[in-house]
Amino acid sequence: MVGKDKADLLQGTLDMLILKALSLGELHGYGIIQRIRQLSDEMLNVEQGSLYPALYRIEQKGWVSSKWSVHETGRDAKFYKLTRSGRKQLEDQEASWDRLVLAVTKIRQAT
Amino acid sequence: MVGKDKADLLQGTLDMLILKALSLGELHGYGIIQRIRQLSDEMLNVEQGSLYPALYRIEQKGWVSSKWSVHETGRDAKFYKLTRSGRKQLEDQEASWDRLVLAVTKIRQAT
DNA sequence: CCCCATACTTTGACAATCTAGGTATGGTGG
DNA sequence: CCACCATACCTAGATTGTCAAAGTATGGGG
Repeated sequence: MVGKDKADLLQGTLDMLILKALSLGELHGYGIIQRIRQLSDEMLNVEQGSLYPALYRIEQKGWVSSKWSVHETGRDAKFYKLTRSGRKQLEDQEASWDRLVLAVTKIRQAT
Repeated sequence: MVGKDKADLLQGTLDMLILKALSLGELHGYGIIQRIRQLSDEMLNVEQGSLYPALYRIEQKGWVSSKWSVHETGRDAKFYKLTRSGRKQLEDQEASWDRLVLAVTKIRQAT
């Protein structure tokens, strides 16, 4: 990932982004990548090699469920959906993120 | 690290915090931990097992320099100081951090 | 004199991401 | 019609950063 003006993903943020992307509606893997890129104004580009293992991990934890369907383009794709526990997880991760950002902000404000 | 209301450090943030701590003045390892904890209002607690390897890494990269001195408490301690390139690095990492926070914010604002 | 906080180091485990490959298919341009 | 590209998924291996848990040593307070 990355490149000039692209931001590196920090370890631990990907799950939150995936869950958030799915909170906007069911989607397949490849689409999640596109949605994240688009919503971040091209600043974040998730690699496939990062996404698919992450999706597997997240499904194992029960935060998403998946099913194969035919995409509108006529191709098969595996659609992921947030579960109730995934929605809860998203809230938790967002809260953690906020706490971290707050803490870092405090430190950066120090003179 | 962590505990109830403590925030987890995300991989990649520690360097920035160390550099920032040192930008406020020369300090030894143990003191860096305390400074970070204090500045973050106890939200961030860096483990020794995280800090010392990080300091070593950072020194190898030339972002800090170190020298043994006698601390005011009468004990020996290794004092670290930001180098010019470390100061530059701090700026870069802060800019990356800002970009990431911005990108994540955009995504989280999506409806 | 014992313990605690300070101060530094090292080891091994672990988790997440990235690089770099691989497969397959539908649509499009030449 | 066929080559190619974008879509769509998967996996292996390497790398990296952090953490847990240990160890050593010392100054000061009770």
